[in-house]
Amino acid sequence: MERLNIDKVAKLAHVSRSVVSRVLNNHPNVSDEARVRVMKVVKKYNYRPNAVARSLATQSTYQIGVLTSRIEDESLGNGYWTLLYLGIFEECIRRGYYVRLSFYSSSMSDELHEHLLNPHQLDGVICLNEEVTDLTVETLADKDIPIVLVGHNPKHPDISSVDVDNYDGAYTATKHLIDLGHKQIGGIFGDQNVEETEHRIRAYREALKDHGLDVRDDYISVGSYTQQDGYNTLNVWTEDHKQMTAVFCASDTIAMGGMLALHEKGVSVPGQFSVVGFDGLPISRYMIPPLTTIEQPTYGKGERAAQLLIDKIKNIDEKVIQENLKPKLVIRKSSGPAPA
Amino acid sequence: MERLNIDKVAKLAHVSRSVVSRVLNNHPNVSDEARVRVMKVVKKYNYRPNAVARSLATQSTYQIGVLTSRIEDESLGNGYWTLLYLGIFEECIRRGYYVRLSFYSSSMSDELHEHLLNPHQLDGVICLNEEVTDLTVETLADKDIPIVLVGHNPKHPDISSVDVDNYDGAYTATKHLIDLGHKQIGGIFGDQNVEETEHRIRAYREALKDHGLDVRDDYISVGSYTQQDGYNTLNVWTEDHKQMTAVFCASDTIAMGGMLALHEKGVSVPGQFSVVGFDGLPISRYMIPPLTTIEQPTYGKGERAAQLLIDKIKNIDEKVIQENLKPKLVIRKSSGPAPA
DNA sequence: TTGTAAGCGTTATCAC
DNA sequence: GTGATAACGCTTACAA
Repeated sequence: MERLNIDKVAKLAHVSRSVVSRVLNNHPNVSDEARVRVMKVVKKYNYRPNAVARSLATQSTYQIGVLTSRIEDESLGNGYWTLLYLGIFEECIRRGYYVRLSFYSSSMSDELHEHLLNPHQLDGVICLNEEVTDLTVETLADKDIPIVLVGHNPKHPDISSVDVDNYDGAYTATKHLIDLGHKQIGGIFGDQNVEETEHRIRAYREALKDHGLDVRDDYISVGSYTQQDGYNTLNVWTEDHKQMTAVFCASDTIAMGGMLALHEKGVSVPGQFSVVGFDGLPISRYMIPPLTTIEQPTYGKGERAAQLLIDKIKNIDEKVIQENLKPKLVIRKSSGPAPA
Repeated sequence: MERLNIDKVAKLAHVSRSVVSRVLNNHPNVSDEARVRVMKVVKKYNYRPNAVARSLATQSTYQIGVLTSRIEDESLGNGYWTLLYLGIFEECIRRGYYVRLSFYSSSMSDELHEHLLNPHQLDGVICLNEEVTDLTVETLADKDIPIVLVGHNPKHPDISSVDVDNYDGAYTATKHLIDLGHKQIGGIFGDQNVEETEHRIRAYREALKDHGLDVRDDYISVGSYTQQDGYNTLNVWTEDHKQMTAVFCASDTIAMGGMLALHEKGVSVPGQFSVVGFDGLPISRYMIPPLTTIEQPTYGKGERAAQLLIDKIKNIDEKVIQENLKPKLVIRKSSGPAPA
């Protein structure tokens, strides 16, 4: 089966290459007769236009890049990224775009990083986290390639972004514990210096304050979104803060590590200690005990980011949109009434 | 900053476009003098050749496709895919290839599926699972695009593939339980009709037989690689098979679900019942109790698959290679001596 | 409605 | 060692 090109199709259909092109791109001004002849040939030989050549001619590749940073295995392994990417991917495919997923690591040369973001090949870029945003914005400066962020970034007020409502989620989680009668509630948070973390911490504090509870700085830990971090933190706290009866974890992974520490110390969950997570990862349902958590629309975040990006690429929407998706409290078995 | 092209660079460096092209592609037959002049301009204006145009001219895109099937959220969420993809990605980047990750779902039209595999844009394809292999091979027939599989497929003996040594892993896992004194050992397996599953089941049976233990068909379950499956199976078995004291799970996710069922029934692990998983997912370390498992080189599988593919693309290696990577038993807390 | 021809930015062939 | 020139396969004015 020899490879066809537009000229051969044109010849077989007894028309010029322009007619073929018009048919394939659904342009008007093509007689029905010609259209039928062309489509017949296309079908018969299963002809598919060469996307590379098309890209060269149109200066657009219908390909978008997704960039995230390559963090430790443990964080990669939690399933969050897969779901987020899936949302992006499926929205893109629906609208005719391909997706290229790249991991950036700080050990990577600038050269390589620019290579990943080669603007000749990308119609737009989605940045999945803070670490990668600045680099990308800088690399793509003056190249007018649309960018959309997952997670708002106050440093870039001119870029559209999607996020879960972090304040709402953290407030709800904390309030859930307060409602259960807990008075000494810790908070374990992830990435430092990120708006997301700020909002979650603020919500945690304000929930406590709004309900007349003390806010203690030594009940707050900011580390990383890993099981290891939750594990270490609760290992220490179970020794140092005997009064504490509950903890809000800013990710399900933190909660998972925390519950292991509790288990090893013989502290029963939720009997003696309650744990609430954040993310609603698929695995959270199968933790021991199943985790009460703030479920965020991870897939939906990806989907919406892709929508915003493609709209921008197609100039459907010019304005900057920074959107918050609502999270939802899912009560399972890791949270219960404060011990008497 | 206006966009440069090769002609403008040529003009600025006072050479012809051919010289620029040669310099950029490290061809011989360029005077040092010319090379220096060109590189100066390239550096100064930060010129990067248009990869799309290059692809059109060379008929190769330096882009490879990775295809996997879109399975239930729960399976996606376990971190296996991310690690596998990361291995592929990093090897590709090292060797100058881009990677496009696509999820195939059976609800997808053939049209769309072919779109994803558009041979004009892909120098090669890696298939991450059985479901997707046949489709891909068929779609790419006669297009002579190299394919590499993760997971051997006896239906395609002419395609190179990488896998973990499933027999070895399952045998080791089962033997570990036997060595601990267990006599009634169940086996919960994943995908049906896959070589991987066959080998794991065979290893499980032979380990039992080799050590003089009975092999019972009702101690074997073949379902899917999900927590749900492990949960359901052990829920039933704890009722129906009171003698059983251990189970080998063909994935860490199955084990995770199984341990939850055990927990809910009040069966202590490893006191009354031992569990061994397979995969060595990052999360397995934080399960309650931390899971004894067969750690497979997930990242390494991806890396090796990419190596094989790129070698094939570059015609470095013509022959079919079907490789097995060695798994490793990691003993943690979910397995212990058989109860007396 | 259709066809011609220029252009997209490279690489590769072949004289010089 | 260098520089025209012809591909590569498509889109898109513009002319017919």
